[in-house]
Amino acid sequence: MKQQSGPRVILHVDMNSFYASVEMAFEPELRGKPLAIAGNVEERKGIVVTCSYEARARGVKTTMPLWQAKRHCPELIVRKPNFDRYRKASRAMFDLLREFTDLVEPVSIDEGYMDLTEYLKEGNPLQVAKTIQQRLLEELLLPSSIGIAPNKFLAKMASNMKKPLGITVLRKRELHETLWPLPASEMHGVGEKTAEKLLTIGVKTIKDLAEADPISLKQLLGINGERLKKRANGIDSREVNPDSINDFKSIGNSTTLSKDSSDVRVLYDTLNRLSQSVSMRMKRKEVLGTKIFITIRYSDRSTFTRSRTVNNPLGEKEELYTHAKEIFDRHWTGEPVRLLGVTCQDLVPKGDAYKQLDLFSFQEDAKKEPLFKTIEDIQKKFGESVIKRGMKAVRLEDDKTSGTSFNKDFLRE
DNA sequence: TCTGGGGTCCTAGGACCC
DNA sequence: TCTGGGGTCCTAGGACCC
Repeated sequence: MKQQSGPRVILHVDMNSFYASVEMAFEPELRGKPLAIAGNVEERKGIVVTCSYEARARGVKTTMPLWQAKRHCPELIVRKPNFDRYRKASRAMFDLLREFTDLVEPVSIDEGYMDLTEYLKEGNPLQVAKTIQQRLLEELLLPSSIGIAPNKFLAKMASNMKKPLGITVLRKRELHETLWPLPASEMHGVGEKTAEKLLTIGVKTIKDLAEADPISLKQLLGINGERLKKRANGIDSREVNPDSINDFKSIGNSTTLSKDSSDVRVLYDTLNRLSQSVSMRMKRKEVLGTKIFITIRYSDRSTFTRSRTVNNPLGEKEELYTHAKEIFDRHWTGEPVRLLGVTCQDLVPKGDAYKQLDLFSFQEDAKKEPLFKTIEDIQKKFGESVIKRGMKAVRLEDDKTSGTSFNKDFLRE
């Protein structure tokens, strides 16, 4: 862990109505018009994912069903999402940010943090933010809002304060007049449920939260309560981590059926297609996983997830489908299904998975002569993180062999 | 005739081991 | 014969975000 020294300068760059702006960048005739990006109405996916500010001005909002949006704005132009375009634009955007510093942490396709502390030394943060914003607009035709603050949380809150094309500086000593008057529900990390809970202890504004009694806060929200209180007081020590994008934890796909179905052929076929696309994405990222989840949502929108842990990491479509289908068979109530999902979790790089096999295969040899006498020997050979996974791999062969006893066998203790 | 799809993190109970 | 507490894994579910 790097030592923090002195105040940091953190930027949060947030693209304005990203999908809609990208479409406008690609198709100039869309500019200045009310535009919504939405799925297919016929397939019940006609939900506004993003919309231009012209559409917002007429009352169109994100997640609004399309028919409702059109009632607000009959001349609304609707486009289906074009993810290739968005990914391309996103890459260009982050490349531009990285011209200023390597310390760029993407948090989603259209927003990211920058740590400009080193880059700035002498410079003026506001000036740099203006340059960034202007270049994003001129070179990529994409509008953004930027927050400048001493930490991630405040930068995030700041970027949200002026949209579109705003730049907001949030200084710690000014929090009582900038941040505190806002309703607690405006805080990043406070959603509907948390806001409701907070009201029960009389917390309405961020100021209330900042001053709330720690004990009741912890009772109400667990460790999240402590964290929110800290944030409300402008405290957040998370570093900008450019690599966080690479340690993703799960890969999944889900889909809402064009109509609710209890036809097993339809449902199996859907699971099969989902398994296929999850497997493809896993291969592209060169990972395998040991937990398979399925999601079932019924007509009344009640949603269940069911999972299974397997001993050796997998990623082939057939493997995923076999497990997904078995889990589904075991848990499906037979009622009509609205949505199905397949997700793989506990991902390991393919390279590590091979190592597991190596460790596994050494077991045979170990019976003749111990290859490793101590944990340290194994760690030297495979790295610290591999030990646990190696034990798991052995469990695969004999379900009754626990990790611990394997360890003893292996080490001939 | 409403409410998509991609994720992350946290909690909580039971099993199991030491 | 009875007892405790800590730690980890597994599963399910909730909340939140973009």
